[in-house]
Amino acid sequence: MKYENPIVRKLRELGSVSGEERLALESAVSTVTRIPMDRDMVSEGSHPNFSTMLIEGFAARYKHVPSGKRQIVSIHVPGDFVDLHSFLLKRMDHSVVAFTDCRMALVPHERLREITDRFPNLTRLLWLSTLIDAAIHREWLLGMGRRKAFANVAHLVCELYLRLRVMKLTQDFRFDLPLTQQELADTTGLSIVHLNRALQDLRSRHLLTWEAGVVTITDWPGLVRRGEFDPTYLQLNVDELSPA
Amino acid sequence: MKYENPIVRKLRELGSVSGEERLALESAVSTVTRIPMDRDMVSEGSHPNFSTMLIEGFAARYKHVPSGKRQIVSIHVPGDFVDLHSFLLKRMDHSVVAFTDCRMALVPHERLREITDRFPNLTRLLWLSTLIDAAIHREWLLGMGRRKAFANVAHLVCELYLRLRVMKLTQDFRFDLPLTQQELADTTGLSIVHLNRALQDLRSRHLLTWEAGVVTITDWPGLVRRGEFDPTYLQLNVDELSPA
DNA sequence: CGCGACCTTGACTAGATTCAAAAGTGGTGG
DNA sequence: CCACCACTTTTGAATCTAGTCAAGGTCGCG
Repeated sequence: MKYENPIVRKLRELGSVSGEERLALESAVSTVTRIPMDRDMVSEGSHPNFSTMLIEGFAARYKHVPSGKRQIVSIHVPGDFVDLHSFLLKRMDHSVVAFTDCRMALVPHERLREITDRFPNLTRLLWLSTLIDAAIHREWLLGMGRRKAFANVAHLVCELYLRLRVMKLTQDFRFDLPLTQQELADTTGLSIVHLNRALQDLRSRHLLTWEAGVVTITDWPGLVRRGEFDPTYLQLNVDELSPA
Repeated sequence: MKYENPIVRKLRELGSVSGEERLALESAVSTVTRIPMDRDMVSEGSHPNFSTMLIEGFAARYKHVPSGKRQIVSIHVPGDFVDLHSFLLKRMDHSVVAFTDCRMALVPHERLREITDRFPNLTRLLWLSTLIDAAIHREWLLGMGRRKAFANVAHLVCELYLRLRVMKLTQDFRFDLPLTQQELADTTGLSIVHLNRALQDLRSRHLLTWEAGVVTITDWPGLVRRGEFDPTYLQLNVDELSPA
């Protein structure tokens, strides 16, 4: 398949994009840049003048509590708009960190303003992509509030598996997930010790393996059951949901 | 002050609205309707063809876990768009319930489509209002993952106080909050017993009283401290933040 | 008065955190 | 190639936070 601008590709997943709209999107990307692992790409309190689409690598949004504990509020995979909301929100209410070396496309807010002035259809698609982010937030709220640790971890793995599969970043039920257990713990709101034990639960039930940053789901239906996972909130197409 | 359409009022808080835009918004409301207490106004899995703005009363969005436990993911006060996201999301990923008898304005998705086709500025304001919802979700994630029960309860009270004050629904540090402790527990992800004890902690420290559905904050700085509350994420104007 | 809904309390249990230390891993420089 | 270092994962034990179960109390209302 020939090269397709990642932003165009993303929005075409969400709805139809005309030729003219596609051109506008393609010219919106000002730079493609790299960020090294563990570097903050956006800082809480700042007001960036561009938004970022992740092309390669993993990134996360996070906030801190005064005691210094960190909560990750969002994990991003290639193809995700990481901070599209900074286009309209005055100040960042959280930071964004690169989990791995990342390659990303910068879209100046100026360009977004032009696009949203001229292309209502594109505006709705961009808006929709932030609404899906919010739907993921809600599902995480449910998990942290009402699910047990092991279920929430299983749920997260299921979610990441589907999100990566849409981007063709899985082979069968295997995918790279270069996160440390500390990062996982900060995502699920658990201590690292308890997260480790939750993972062991899933491993001992032969639902998955996780070695050297590579996850293999060995029992998808079992993992879905243990994670009480229902993918509706991800708004994926049904044909993307049938087994790989 | 003369009557102002609540949707116009909401968006004018977020940015400027021209005369023509105002007319378009005013004609977008098809019906004002009432919902009795404890009735679901939107159901998970449905695809409504209108969105709802709450004019009077309290409502909440919630999801269930298979065991039947409920997690409230959002509390809404008058002036909030409760399900604006249903305009673009295909299926509701959660339900909406009326905590009290509610009065609300219905806006057909058709009208929203026309508005978003013709008024890019209004589209951005509507989009922004859903982005603030998402910012609140993120703050709740931080609270549920990394804050202690009493801090999270204090934080929620601080948030609701400010959101209600913007709508002029507070007198000094007092406001109606007609929620049961079960509803509070479902919001904070706690059991009702533990929530009750968290409330007692705040009461015994003379930070607030809560009787017959009326909250009085008796020590705002103390409550802010105990809740580790920083209102940045609400995107309110600074002049709205100075003490009442 | 009695009922139902809600709030409060006590006692016990379960889930999760903390602290501490050991074991594994990968990379670097001598 | 190996020794060393930093980082990460794993384990054990003690402790704390929050959940569960059960009962009693309060309040408003028919």
